[in-house]
Amino acid sequence: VYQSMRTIPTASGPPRFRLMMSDGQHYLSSFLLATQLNDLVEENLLVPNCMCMLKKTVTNTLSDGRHVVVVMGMEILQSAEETGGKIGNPTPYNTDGSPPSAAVPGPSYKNNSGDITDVYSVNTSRWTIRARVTNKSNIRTWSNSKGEGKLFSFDIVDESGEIKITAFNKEADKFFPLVEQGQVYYISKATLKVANKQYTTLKNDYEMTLHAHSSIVPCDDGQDIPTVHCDFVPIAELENRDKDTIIDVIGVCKSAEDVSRITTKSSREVSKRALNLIDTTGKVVTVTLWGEEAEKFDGSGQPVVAVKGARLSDFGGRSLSALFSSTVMVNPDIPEAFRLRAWYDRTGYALHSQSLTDTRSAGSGARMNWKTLSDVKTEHMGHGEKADYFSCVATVVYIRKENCLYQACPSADCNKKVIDQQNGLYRCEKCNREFPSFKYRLLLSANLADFGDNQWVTCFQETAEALLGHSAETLGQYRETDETAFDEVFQKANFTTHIFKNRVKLETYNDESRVKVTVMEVQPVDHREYSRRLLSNIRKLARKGD
DNA sequence: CCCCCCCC
Repeated sequence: VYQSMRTIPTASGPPRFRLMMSDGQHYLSSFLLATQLNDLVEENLLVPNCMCMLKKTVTNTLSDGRHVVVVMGMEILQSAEETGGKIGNPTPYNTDGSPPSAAVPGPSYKNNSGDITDVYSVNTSRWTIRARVTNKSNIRTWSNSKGEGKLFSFDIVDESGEIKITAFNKEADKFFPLVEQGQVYYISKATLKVANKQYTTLKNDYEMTLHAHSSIVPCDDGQDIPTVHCDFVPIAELENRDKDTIIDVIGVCKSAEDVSRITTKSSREVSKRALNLIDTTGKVVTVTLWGEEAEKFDGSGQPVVAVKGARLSDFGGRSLSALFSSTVMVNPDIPEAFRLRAWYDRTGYALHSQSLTDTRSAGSGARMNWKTLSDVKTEHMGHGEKADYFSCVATVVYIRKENCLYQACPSADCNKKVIDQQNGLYRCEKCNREFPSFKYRLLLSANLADFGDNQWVTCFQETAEALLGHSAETLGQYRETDETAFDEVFQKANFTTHIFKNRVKLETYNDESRVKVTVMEVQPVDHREYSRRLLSNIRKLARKGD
């Protein structure tokens, strides 16, 4: 039960509150409220005789042996009215049995241990924090009217919060090789300065700077120190968030652009790469990575990607951009990532997902080159040296279910058809090996129609699975065990309408040329987009005089 | 003491 409070004078920054708490039997006045809980005081929720649950505390021992209990998490269970006033007749609590001093002075802060929140009220340099590095920058140089130099920075986290640390010049060289992302360190004798809120995305009013006497020592026993704490926003929820908000996002990287070089308005060259992330909300969002992060990203195998501290943009509706302060994690070792992986591999991959980021009108490599099926023929698409790409809205009018599945090599990167040796073994000519099993793959021929024409197209594995709404494996099982279920899948897919993104190329076999259309992507029809397409087609016909 | 966060 909260009893009373004293405000501890601080030089700058938020006020610190020291609390007296009682459990009905004893009272103790050595509780220090972490600044993130200051609202409880400022909103008048923490009033004498209210009942509190201390959900997270850290006990620090001062050099004179006294303890300070830093309250990191607290929930007010009952108001003073509900508790009905004072509970019991508590006597002073002390751990050593010595009589309590009449007026216990406030924490001296000559402590030799602390946490990130504690450091702000420390005026001596006699503290050490133990914290994990969550985001380490590269060494960067600058040159301006004030001079030039180099620096690197990193963020650290402990259970009290997070703070940015910067090292310049000599200290940059000295500490850069030592500081490793993810590692826990004892850090002392850094100086504090008020952070410029214009530039920081961390929840902290301060920053640290390393100097010649600063010390950073690896801590091999830091399992208790939290790793990056992410507060993932479901992708569908991004629609309701404000532009420029900094958010954490996690999703399966359904697809990724190739890396490209762009020139900024200030004539700098920079690499960029856009990723499309999907989560269990079924929505997709585009996240752009920059610089080295863009160059080294590998999207093969559709990894789970988490970005901590991405900035929400309204480009294309809603999209995300990584900042210098963002942390990009590929297949992070966290439960959310395992859940997403399982979800995507079971059902998510086949989902008719919808993107919050509309790149149709605005290039980014995914420009939609809208055509009607008759355009593809009259414009002789695919007859050039390179393949052509087009998008269309079309309806499936026929799917060949015969030969749509084949038995493929079970090796991860080989999809070659295997030869059934009729002895329980399957031979892959490409791998030059026999396997005791195979995997089913889809190679689907479908006939698509729009209002003016029709076209045979080929769908490989992923697009076929999306079109049929089932995995190749499931379809294989159906074909072996349940012919009715197998047939139903095809009946259901027939006469469905989608947006198809296609590749078209003239191919020649034995002197005979024909245009081959391969479906690259199947997307649900967005009705607004569909109306736009319809209008544009009507105008086109009107111009031709049809 | 930096503070760049970009492009469509």
